[in-house]
Amino acid sequence: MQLSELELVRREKLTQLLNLGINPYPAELFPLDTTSKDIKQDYKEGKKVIIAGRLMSRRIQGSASFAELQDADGRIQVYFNRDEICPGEDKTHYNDVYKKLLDIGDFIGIKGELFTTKVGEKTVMVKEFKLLSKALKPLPQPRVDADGKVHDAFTDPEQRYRQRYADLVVNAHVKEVFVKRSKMFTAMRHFFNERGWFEVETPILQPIPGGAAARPFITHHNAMNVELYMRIACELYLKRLIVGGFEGVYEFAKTFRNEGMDRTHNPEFTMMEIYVAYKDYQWMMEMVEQLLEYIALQVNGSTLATFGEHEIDFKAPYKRVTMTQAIIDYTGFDITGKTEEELREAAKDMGITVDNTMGKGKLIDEIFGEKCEPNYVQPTYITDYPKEMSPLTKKHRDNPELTERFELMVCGKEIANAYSELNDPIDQRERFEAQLELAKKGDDEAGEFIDEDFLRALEYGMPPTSGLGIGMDRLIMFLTNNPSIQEVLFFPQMKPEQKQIAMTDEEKAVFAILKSNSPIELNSLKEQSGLSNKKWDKTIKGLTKNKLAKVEKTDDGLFVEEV
RNA sequence: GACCUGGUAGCUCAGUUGGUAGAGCACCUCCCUUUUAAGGAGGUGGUCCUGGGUUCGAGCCCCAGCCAGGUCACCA
Repeated sequence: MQLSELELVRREKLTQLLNLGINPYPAELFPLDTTSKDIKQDYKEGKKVIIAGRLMSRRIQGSASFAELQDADGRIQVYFNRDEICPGEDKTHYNDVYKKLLDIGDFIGIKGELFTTKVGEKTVMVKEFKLLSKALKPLPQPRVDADGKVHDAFTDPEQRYRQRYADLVVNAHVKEVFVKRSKMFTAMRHFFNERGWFEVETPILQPIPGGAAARPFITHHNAMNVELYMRIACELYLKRLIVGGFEGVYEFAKTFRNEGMDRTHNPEFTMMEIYVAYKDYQWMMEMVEQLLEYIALQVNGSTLATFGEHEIDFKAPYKRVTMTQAIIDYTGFDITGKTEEELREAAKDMGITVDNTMGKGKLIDEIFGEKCEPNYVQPTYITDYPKEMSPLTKKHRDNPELTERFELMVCGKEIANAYSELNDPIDQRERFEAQLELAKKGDDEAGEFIDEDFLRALEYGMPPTSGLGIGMDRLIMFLTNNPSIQEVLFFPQMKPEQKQIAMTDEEKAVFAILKSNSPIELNSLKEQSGLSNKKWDKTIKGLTKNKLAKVEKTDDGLFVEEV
């Protein structure tokens, strides 16, 4: 690989360090006893401290220098003084090791004492320092001016996502998003555990991809010689555990869907699913609003969250609107008792594209998605979905056309989906069969499999149960004001980077001619190469750049020479 | 999948009908003992995303492609 000048300089410094007997990658632990944060919080003049971190900036003035050390908690100023570090005659450790051989990005450990500078900055006076790890690549170096304005910010999304490690080092606000993400998981876990529900794990590799309508990733198990699917949901497994006697189970589930990617969809994402026995979806709505209020407080310290132009309040309770009412509110059309044909006509009249594969459920979903969904900015429960689009949901207690289901909308997006779970095994089989029919009709969202084992489990009896799924990535997007899912995933999926070719075929060919005949008159070499003008130009420039050939002008003309 | 925008130094970005590739920061050399984005002086650094084409000559124009971001479509 071609190294930049900056990289070559750092490798040269590495060699010089080794020549001085300094191991740039020492094995032994470094006995740090505090952090940048603790120093600032429990500051005591003259206190002895041992800290470690990355060198992030330096201001050298002769035999004195201020630098910034960054650790997991933030940055602290450190002061290097030649005579403090090198009390004797030998000033090498300051003049050479510190000033010349250290670079921004290097990890160092420091033993020193606290003091405050004339301008009032809490600082560590370095008594001893030790190189802990040399950085061979230069980091991007954003910096903030007196007005708080950032210069040279590391902003290119492609580079930031591909090199998230560099992004995290230099962009504190990016790191903060992931700290909040972690707090969100901790808060949710705490909320559930406190209520006696169990965190469990269910298979990611599944013989039948069930529990949702989505295209799965397919993989192959060699020893069993069977196709397996990466899960699209964990619902059917968690319900088996309710059958088995657990009364509250939940899972933070990495889930995989082989569909399009955009700023709200990554091929792998995290769902939280929870099932609680003897409850219904009404109960679940109360639980969810308490949960989200709690999480918002734990993550942001407030129930209010800003998302783009909106201010969202996660404070319970949330408004509840039936799907039928929502459609009346925004279209004036009442879906109650309408036939498939009537719905299709109504949708057409609203300017929605429809086709014949769409059943009643899908048509209603289209109308709702098109006309209603974007209007719900504050957390709102949309309840009582039509039966056709909810094959795992109990029939509504008051209306057999509907189901006991809700989705929670925030800023026009779904972040949670919950039901009173269908536990009638005969009804469940009929619903699966209806899905199969829809799939045959061409609805590629409908399930193509009947999970016989799941039906067998239901036949043993499942208590009335309410279940909930929350898109964790979506939720943290709202809590951190990020409109892109990639900003809340450490490593969003990207197309692979392409490898660079060391020498092109043309360069190899020209180099071969040159090797057997050097020096050679430029035009003669060009003719022999048989390359077009442009191609020739590229090729010879490539060779000279890589110091494989040299072009020289003499009185006799232009000559190319092998180096 | 369609369209729009972008890809130039380690980072952020300029780059005039098409005429020797630039700036700031970083880096290197020298001077400077408590500084606050930026002390002074000098210097190094480039696959202008890739491949074709037009042209005497392409970072710039044309064609194809790659990657990314955005909008829409699809999808929850």
